Amino acid sequence: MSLLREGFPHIAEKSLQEEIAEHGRVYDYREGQVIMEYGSYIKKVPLIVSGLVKVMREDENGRELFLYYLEKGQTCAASFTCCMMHKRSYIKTIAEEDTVLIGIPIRYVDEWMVRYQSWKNFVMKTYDDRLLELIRTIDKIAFMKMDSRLLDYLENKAEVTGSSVVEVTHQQIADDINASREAVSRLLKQLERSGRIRLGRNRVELLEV
DNA sequence: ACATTAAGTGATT
DNA sequence: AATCACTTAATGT
Repeated sequence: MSLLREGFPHIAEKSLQEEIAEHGRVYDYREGQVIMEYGSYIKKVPLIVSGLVKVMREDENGRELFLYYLEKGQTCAASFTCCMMHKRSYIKTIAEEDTVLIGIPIRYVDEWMVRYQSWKNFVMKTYDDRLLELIRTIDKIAFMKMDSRLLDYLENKAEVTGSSVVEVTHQQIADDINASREAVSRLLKQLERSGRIRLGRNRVELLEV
C-alpha cells in the first residue's frame, strides 16, 4: 500500500488503491534477473515500484536490441495488449537493478479501465509516453549519427540511474545501440578527447560541458 | 605469476 | 561502419 502511494501518486481513488492492494502481488527481482522471456504468456501487468527494468526486443536473427527502460511509477505498455489478446510476449525484460514490482492480474486491468478514471488515465499515459518515445527512436535511427546516439544512450542511462558515472563495458553499449564494440570504443575515445567524458574500465563518466 | 576479460588499433571490405 | 586479427591494459585467482 505504501509502496503504491510512493511510486504511483496519480492513482488517486481510494477504492482503486485498495483493489490494487487486494489483487496485486509484490514481486522482487535481483539485478540481472530475467523478468519476462520472449514468447512467454503474460498474465500480470507489472507496476514498477522501485528499481530499473530494461526492455529488449529480439530480431529474426536472434540479435537483441535495447528498447527502453521502465522506471519507478511506470508500467509496460506492451504487456497490456499482450495479455488482453493472449498473445505471447515479443519482448524480454531484465531487472537492470534490484527491482520491486506489483503484478496485477489482467482481468482487473480491463475492469478498472471502465471503473476508475485515474486508472484509465494511467493506462493512456503509458501508451502516450511509449508512442512518443517510439517516434523519437525512429527519428534517431533514421537521422542521428552513431556518435550522437551513443551520447544519447549515455545521457539516458545516467539520468535513469541517477549518476553521472555509468558502469558498462563498451561491448554492452555496443549491443544496446546495435553497433560494433570497436566503433563504440573509438567514438568513446573521441568523446574523451573532446572532454565530454572520462573513461575507465567498465566505466564512463559524463562530464559537464 | 598467470589467466581472463576489457579496451585499443590498424587493415580490409 | 562492420569485421578481423592482434596488442595492450586491467583485474581476478
